[in-house]
Amino acid sequence: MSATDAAEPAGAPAGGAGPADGAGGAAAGVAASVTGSVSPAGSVRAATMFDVARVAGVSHQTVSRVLNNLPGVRASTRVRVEQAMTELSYVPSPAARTLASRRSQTIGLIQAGRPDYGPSNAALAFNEAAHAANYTVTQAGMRDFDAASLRAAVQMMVRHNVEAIVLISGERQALDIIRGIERSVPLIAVSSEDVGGFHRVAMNQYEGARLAVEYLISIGHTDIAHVAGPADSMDATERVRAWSDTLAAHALPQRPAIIGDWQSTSGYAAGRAMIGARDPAHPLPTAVFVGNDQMALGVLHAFRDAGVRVPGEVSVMGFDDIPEAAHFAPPLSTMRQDFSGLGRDIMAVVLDVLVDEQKAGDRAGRVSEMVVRESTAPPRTGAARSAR
Amino acid sequence: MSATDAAEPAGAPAGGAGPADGAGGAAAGVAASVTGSVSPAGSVRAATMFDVARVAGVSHQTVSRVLNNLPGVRASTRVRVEQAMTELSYVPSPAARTLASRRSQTIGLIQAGRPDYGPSNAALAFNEAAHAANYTVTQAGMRDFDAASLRAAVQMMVRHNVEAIVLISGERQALDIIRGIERSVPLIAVSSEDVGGFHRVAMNQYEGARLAVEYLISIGHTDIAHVAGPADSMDATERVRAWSDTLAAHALPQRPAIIGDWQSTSGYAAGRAMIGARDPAHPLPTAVFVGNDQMALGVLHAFRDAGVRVPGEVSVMGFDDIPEAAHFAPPLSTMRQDFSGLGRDIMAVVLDVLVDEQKAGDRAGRVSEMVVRESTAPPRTGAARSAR
DNA sequence: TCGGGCTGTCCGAGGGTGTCG
DNA sequence: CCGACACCCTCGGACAGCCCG
Repeated sequence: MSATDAAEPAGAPAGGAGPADGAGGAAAGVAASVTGSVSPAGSVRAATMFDVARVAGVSHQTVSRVLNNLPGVRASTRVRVEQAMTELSYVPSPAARTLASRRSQTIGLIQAGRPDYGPSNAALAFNEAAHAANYTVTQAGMRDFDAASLRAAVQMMVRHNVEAIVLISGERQALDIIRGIERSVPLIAVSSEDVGGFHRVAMNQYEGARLAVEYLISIGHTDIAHVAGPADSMDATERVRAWSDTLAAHALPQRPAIIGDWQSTSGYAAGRAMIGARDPAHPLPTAVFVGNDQMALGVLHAFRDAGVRVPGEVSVMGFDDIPEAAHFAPPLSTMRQDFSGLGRDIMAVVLDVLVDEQKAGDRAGRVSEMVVRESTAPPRTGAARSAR
Repeated sequence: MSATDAAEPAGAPAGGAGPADGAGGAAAGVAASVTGSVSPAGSVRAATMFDVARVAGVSHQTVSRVLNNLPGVRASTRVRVEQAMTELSYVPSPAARTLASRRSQTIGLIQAGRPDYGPSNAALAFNEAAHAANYTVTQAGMRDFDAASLRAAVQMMVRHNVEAIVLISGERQALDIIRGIERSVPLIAVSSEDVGGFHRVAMNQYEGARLAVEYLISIGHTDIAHVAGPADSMDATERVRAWSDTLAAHALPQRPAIIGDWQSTSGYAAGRAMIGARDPAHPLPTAVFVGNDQMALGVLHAFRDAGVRVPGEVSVMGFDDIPEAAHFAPPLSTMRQDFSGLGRDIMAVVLDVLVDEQKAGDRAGRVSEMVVRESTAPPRTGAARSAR
């Protein structure tokens, strides 16, 4: 489909580098000039409301009314204007519209932190949804966020008259900073914590983590460790809470969670720490619930290095289900999160907010789905274990 | 003389708050509202050029001259104006500026394809570099790109007066489509192929791949297979070419490359295919050069499933050095690519282009750096091999 | 007295959006 | 219903006046 009509009137006749060969300038060209007026200089100027008005035989305000779907335009007139717009392939100027109305049909997207699988996919889906809803998105991404950068980004967006600012970042700190910045536009943030001051979109981290731990318990584990994401991550906090609560609900003992930074290397360190602490009195746990798949990979690596068999001696459960997880050694059991859905949810909330800021609700529904692969299994019985 | 009395006769507060009105009452009032004027309604209106002019005791043109760094402004005046701008924290209105000058200080970024590690990091670094250079970036991301979506994105950007369009996508097809779209702004694309019609930024894929294969040969391999990225990927094509050329340069035999889609699962399929095709007449290769780390993970998985030891029986080399690669089983030898550097390169080219479209050169310098870990080793000798 | 460097006034754009009549 | 008019905010060209050497 896409390939076929790629042939477009080959641009730049001058400067000489069109689609070199193949493209074959075939295409019936044309269409180019129908689009706008040609100034004496030869450059095409996009059609304006006035051009449309002239062609339709009305005033430019009427064109404006048609454009904004305002009442007070006879149907027949409306049609004439619409035809004129089509004929001239008229498109309103965003700059002029923004200047006059202070509305920009633009959403500001701030992405703070590493471009990991989750955030990247959510941002992409959000982007697609925004464009589908006819919004433009101006983006400010920053790996390291500090108050100054965040403030600069917000101010830049505000002066661009964005209609809403979306924050995709799991870091509590980024959210706190942005919440604190004086701004005149609504803020929609991905946040697992409901601290107020913004519109919230989230996945149900608590429930997802609970399901994971319940599963491990259901297959017989009673000593379940946890490798958590960074303390500043709201998602990590929720998962820790769910892990802890669930163990408590089953009256199971719990070890202190080991804190990582979402990266594999920290998972490796966590794995080594568990192994290093091992002694007759403190055996390895029989299962480890890891905060994300990347860290789980590191844990797997540490165990492999130490000759700890997974899931033979220890079961490992991840979180996220990144595409690679199915190919870890062993293939990782994990909780799948629908990041694309999250991205679409974000835009849905934005749209709600733009209609009525008061009535807009949050969206925190999506629950992860369990994917059982080969890194989890029932624990060996005491007998079998010592018989090793 | 202080700026305060520069003012024009205080106009009646009646007429609303346009630059047209007297803007009187300045005297003491100025200091009060440092940030902007307060309209009768109470909402703060951002300061305009006229406000700055009044405070600095000059005309708005002079402010404009200072703003645009035009000559013909006495140094002392310039300073006064700048102080006034600071005092009012004046920031020019992007919309008005764009409307009047047709320049927007905005770069359009089109990202086509999956948000993988490489593109995501390059895009992030580009974004940071753009903001550092005081440019705004409006983004259009699309997982699946077809001519229509791409065209829509370009048109949207053009009508927003972006000063350049950046395309981050390894897909030849996306590039071809965009090249073909009539547009009035320069296009800067990440592309490993120099087909003309746009400004090019790239990493030296050929050289990186050549180094990888040379390395395998240097440690004794003579039967080196290749698992390539999709045919539509320019990077993949370059790597295939380098692999093939290098084998030829050493007069080594070569197998047909197996095509994947960059994802682990396709790597797994490729691995199985190699194993399945094995028979006494067609033994496994002693080394596999894989197009990226994700697919290498899949290959490792397939080999593990089949009991093929890595690097004992087959060495595996990846490409990219994603953060997880160090934790694969075994830790993967690979070629590290500096995606952040690529992102910065993109912005550098954009800046060059904006200064002088003709003189701007391409940037295709960066070569990957080899990272040897545990998935590669010299092949076992024939004797040792059969002795297994 | 004259030539130049700074600045100010005076518009016309730029492409729309409101309100009023 | 629909047209007039004012306004959003900035750019930039035309032109004149001022100060200074």
